[in-house]
Amino acid sequence: MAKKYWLVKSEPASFSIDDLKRSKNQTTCWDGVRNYQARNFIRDEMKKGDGVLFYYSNTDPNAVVGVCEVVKEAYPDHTQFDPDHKHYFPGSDTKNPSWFMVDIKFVKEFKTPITLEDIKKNPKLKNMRLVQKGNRLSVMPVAKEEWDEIIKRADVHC
DNA sequence: GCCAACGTTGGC
DNA sequence: GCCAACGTTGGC
Repeated sequence: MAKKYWLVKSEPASFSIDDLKRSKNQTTCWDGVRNYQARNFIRDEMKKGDGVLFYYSNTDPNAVVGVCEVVKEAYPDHTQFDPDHKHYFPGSDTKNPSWFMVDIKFVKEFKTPITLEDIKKNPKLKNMRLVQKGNRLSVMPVAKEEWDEIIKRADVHC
């Protein structure tokens, strides 16, 4: 199976790439995804070893700031069962969970983040789902060509 | 802080 | 099953 590529969004105020670096084993569970399209990607398509771009939204500047890797494939997101948790989802059944998460591990932080502006200006990247109108997915696939272009621009090797 | 775009909910 | 209302996302 060929390696796939993804982009995940996070607001640095809630979870930054530094938080990821500081996490145990530099790994975190990507919980709280409550969108069915994103859920399907997580549950059905994200595989161990897949590459993940770490993107900052709702900040200045918005940018891809680094790279991580899927280290654990989909398993139930425990926060959906916890009534005290922000991401509690009433009606979720432990036997048949609605929501899933993967674990991702820090790989690299870009010396030069690839900003949203860079992506919009670059003809090779302008078709990314990220910059398509109205896109609100917090987990989305990235084409290999787009991945390669971003890695090249960020001047790192993965 | 504003607002457009979108997903979800709930009344009918 | 439709659709208006509402909440959230996320760029600006």
